[in-house]
Amino acid sequence: MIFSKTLNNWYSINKRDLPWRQTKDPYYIWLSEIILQQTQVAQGLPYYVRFTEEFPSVFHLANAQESEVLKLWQGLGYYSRARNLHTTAKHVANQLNGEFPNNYKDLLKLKGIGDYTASAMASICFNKPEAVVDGNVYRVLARYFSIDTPINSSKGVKEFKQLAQELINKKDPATFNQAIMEFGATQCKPQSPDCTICPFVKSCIAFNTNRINELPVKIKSAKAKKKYFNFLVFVDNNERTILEQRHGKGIWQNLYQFPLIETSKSCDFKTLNNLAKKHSLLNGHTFELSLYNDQDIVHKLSHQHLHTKFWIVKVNNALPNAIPKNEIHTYAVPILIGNFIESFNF
DNA sequence: AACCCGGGGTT
DNA sequence: AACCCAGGGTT
Repeated sequence: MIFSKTLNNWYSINKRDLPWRQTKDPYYIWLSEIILQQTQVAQGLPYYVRFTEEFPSVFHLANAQESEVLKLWQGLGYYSRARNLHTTAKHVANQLNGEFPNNYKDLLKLKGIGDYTASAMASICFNKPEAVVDGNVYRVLARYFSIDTPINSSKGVKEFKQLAQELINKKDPATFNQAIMEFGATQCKPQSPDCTICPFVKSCIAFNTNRINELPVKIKSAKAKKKYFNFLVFVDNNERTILEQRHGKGIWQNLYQFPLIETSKSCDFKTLNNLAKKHSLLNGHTFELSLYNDQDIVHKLSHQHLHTKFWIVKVNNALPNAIPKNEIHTYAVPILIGNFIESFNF
């Protein structure tokens, strides 16, 4: 109880003024929580503003096309969030009369809502005593109680969840949950937290045993794999180009890209020229190939490093299903493609 | 339990 | 280069 009181006092003084803190409407809280998954406030904030403007209610979002939702999500990453967002909006609008469930168990059934988001919505919107455990909470608890259990082990997940549940202030779970996350985000930071101004400086075990920089413990993930992407940027005699939609299970599902040739290593002009000759889109066409970027563009994802070459493919006749240059910007593309489109003068 | 899924930022 | 971020889904 003393923990909760100290925390709430800190929060009342130090909390940031953020738009999703002005409401308890489940739709807006849900939007903010999905956008902020694995995403820092500074990055997610403009997306939250655009989504609430474009889709002011769950019905607006439900009535949109997935392509519109993906386009608005473009650049934020983890695009399954956007696809699941749309799926759940349609379900809530059409099956639940536009009303989100008011408890953890039923919220958890919705696509894209896991333990964290169900707890956050149940507590913030409906004042239910459901403790959230996000990256901030893991860090705060691991340090305050000096807990060595890896936060990304199944044992750690259970242990920290139970601890958070024991600590939560059941009289005001909404404030407690937001306070402990905010505390982790701005005071109990991952690197170089200023413990001299921390309200828990006397009781934090990690600080008093000089273990702040050892905690929390996390099992290391595998190193990123290198991949070699060659995008074919077609330019036909009408100044049109080709975009294809990605399907299947990999990255960027349902987003658009230039036709891709993936190779096992970086390839030179001759190799790519031979591969291009065999490409179905160039069947019966003569073309002129040139390399746009002299050095590979290395696009770093969490677990893949994409070594990328953009090849300009000029064709002297008209390509079927080609896209006029003024329509390119209407397609949702990965940021890697988006950056190229901005720099390339079609 | 292990792996996949983005992009931006800090150190 | 390694780590972090208001995590969730799939296998």
